[in-house]
Amino acid sequence: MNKLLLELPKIITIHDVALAAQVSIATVSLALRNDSRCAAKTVTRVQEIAAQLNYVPNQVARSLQSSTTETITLVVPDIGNPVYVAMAKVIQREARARGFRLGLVNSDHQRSEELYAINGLAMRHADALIICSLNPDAVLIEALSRANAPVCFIGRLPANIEIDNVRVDSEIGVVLGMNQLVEAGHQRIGFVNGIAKTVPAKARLEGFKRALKQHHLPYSASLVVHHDFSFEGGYAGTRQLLERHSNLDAIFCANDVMAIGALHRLREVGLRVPQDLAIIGMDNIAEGRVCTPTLTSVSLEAEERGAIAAQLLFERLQAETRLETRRVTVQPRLVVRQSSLRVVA
Amino acid sequence: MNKLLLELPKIITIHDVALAAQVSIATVSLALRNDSRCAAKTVTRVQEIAAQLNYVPNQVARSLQSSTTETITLVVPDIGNPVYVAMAKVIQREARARGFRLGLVNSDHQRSEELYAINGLAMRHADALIICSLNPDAVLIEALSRANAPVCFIGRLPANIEIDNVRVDSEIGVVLGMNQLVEAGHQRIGFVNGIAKTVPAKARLEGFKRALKQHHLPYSASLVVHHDFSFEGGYAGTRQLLERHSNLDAIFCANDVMAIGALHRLREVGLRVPQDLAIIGMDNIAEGRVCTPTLTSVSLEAEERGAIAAQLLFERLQAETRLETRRVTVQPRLVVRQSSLRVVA
DNA sequence: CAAATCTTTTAAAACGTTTTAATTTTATAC
DNA sequence: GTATAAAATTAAAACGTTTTAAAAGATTTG
Repeated sequence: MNKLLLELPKIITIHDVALAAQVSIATVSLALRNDSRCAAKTVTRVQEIAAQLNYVPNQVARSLQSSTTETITLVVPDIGNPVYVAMAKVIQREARARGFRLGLVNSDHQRSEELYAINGLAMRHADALIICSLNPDAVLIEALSRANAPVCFIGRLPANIEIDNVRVDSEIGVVLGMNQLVEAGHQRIGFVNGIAKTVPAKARLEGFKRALKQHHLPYSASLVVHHDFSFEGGYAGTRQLLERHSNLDAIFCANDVMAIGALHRLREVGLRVPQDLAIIGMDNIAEGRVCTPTLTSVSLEAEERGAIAAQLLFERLQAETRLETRRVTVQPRLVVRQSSLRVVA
Repeated sequence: MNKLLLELPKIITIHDVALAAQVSIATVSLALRNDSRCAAKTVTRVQEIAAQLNYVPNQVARSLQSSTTETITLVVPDIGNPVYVAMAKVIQREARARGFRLGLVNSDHQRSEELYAINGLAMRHADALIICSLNPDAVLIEALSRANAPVCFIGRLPANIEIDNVRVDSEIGVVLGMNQLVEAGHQRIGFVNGIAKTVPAKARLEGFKRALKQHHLPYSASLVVHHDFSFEGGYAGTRQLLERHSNLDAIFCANDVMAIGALHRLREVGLRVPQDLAIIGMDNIAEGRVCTPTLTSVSLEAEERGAIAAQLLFERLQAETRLETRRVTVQPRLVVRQSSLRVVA
C-alpha cells in the first residue's frame, strides 16, 4: 500500500480518463471499445485522452466482470522435446489468431504439475486447457472431468471418458515403419520403447508385436527395452539392446529424440547406419531432416494434432449449447529418409 | 449468460459457503486463510463446509483486491533451444518455491511477441517479468522501462539502462575456448557466429578477434560467418566456412546447438572430429555430454543466470523500498570434452 | 457485578471494469 | 412548436474477493 504510493507512478484507471474527459466511466468504457452507442466524436476524444494518459485497461477487473481471461493453458510433458515445441507453436498461433494468450506449462511428467495447472482453471487463471500427458490415470482424468471449463486432451484416453480427445493411431504407425524395415530386407529388429507403463509405449508395443506377426517374424521380450522418451533413453536403450543381441539389423525407436540418441550410440560403437543397422523413429521432428544420416520417421502429425486440439477447444469455448464429446484420430504417415534405406550390397 | 446457466454446474462462491455455514462472508474469508482473528472451531467448520461444496477461490477476484496475480512471465527467444529450456526449468522451480506460477512465452525472436508479453504486465496478467532477448533495441528497452512492475533482463543491456540485468561475459567466454583450441595446437580457426546484429553475436566476435590477437594469429573477415543461432544455422555456417577455407583445423561455434549442426556437417563430408578438425560450442547444453564426439563447450551458466534473475525479480517484488538497479555478471567456464582434444599424431 | 479488556464476528467499502436500465439530449415528424 | 423517436450519456449494480472499522460477545479485573 505504502509501497505502491512510493514506488509506482500512479496507476491510471478508467476513472482518471473519465475525469479528464469530463464524462462518466460508462462512456469511457464504451468509447474505448468503439461501441456504436457512443457518439463518434466522443469516441475519438476519449481515446485521445486515454492515450495521452497512457491508460491501459486492467485485465483482472475486466476478467472479473466478464468471467473470461482470454488465456488458454497448454500443458506438455517435456518442453525439451521438439515435438512439443512444434505443437506449442501451432497452438500459440491459433490462440493469438483468436485474441487469446497461451500460457505454456512444462509438467516434466509430474502429476503434481499437471494438477496444479488444471486447478488454475477453477481459479480462473485461464479459460480453457489443452493437456498432453503420457499417463492419464484415474486421478488425472477425475481432475479433468471436474474442471468446469473446456478441456482438450492430446493423447489416448480410455474409451468412455467424456473429454475431447485428439489421438493418433501410433500402433498403426509402428506397423507402417516396421513394414518399411522388412521391405528393406531387415529381419532381426529390436525395439527401443518408452517407459512401459505409459499409454503410448503400450500402443507402440502392440504395433511392434502385430507387425512381427504379420511378417511371420518371431517376437521375444528380449527384443524390447524400455527407457525414458528422451535422447538419453534412446542412447541407453540402444546400448542395452546391442549388448543383448549382437546380430540385430534394425532398431525401431519409439520417438525421434530416442532415435537420435540411438544414432549416437551406434556411431560410438562404430556401426554404420543404414549399412550395418537401420533406424526408424517416430514424430518426424525437424532435426531428423538434417541429422546424419537423415532419419526415417513415422510422422505422428504433432502440428496437425495441435491445430485440431485448438480448434476443438475454441469451438467449445464459443459454443452456445452443450457439445457432444469429440474424439478425433489422426493417421500417421511414413517419411522415408536415409536411415532405413535398403543397402545394395 | 444464458450459456453459463445452461452449461456450467453453478460456480460456488464465498457467499454460498457463508450461507451454508451461517456466517458472514468476511468470516469465511478469514477462516479459509486460517487467520488468527477467527475462532479455531469456526475455522475448521468453515473449511469443512467449503471442502464439501468444492469451493475454489476465484483468483481473479482475489487479484483485483490484492493487485497481485502470483504469476510471473518468462519470455524466451526460442524454446526449441535446450539452453532456454534449462533456464525455464530453473525459473519455474524458483517461482513455485515462492508460490508463484510461471507463464512461459516463446517469442520466436519476434519483437511483437515480446511487446505483447510486456503489455501483459500493464494489464495485470502477471506481476513481474523475466525476458531474454538477443536484440534489445530502443523500442524494447522503452517498453521495459515503462512497465511499472518488476522486470529483469537476461542478456546484455546498454550501460545506462535502469533495468535489472543478468549478463554473462561471453567475450571472455570465447577467449577461454579459443585458448583451449590454440593450446591443443590449432592455428587456423574459423568462427560460426549468430546473426550479426544481435548483441551476443557482437560480443562473441570481439572475443574472437581479441583471442586471435593475443595469440598473434591473423584475423580476416572471411574466417567468420553469420547465421541463425540454430542447428540449421550451424550446419549451413560450417558448410559455408569449409567452402571458403579448405585448410581449417578448428571451428568455434557461437552456441552448442550450432556446434551440433557443425558436427553433422563435418560428418557428412567425412571430416573426423577432433582428428581432422576441432569443434567448440557455447552454452554447455546436456546434449553436448552425449553426442559423438562429446562436445567441448564454454558454459554460459544458463541455470545460474536463470536462478539469479529469479532472485533479483522476487527481491524487487517483495521489497518495501525502492531498490537500486542491479547488474550481475556471471563468469563463463570452459568444459573440455572430446571435440577439442589435442590429437597425438 | 459493573467496567475494562480481549476475542470473534460482521457490515460496508474497495479493487477496476462492464452492463443494465434509466435519463438526458438531439433529431425527426407532424 | 410540440410530440415522438432516436441517439447519447449516465448512475448504479454487478463480478468475487479482501480489508477496514465497527459491533457484538466473551472473559477478566477490581
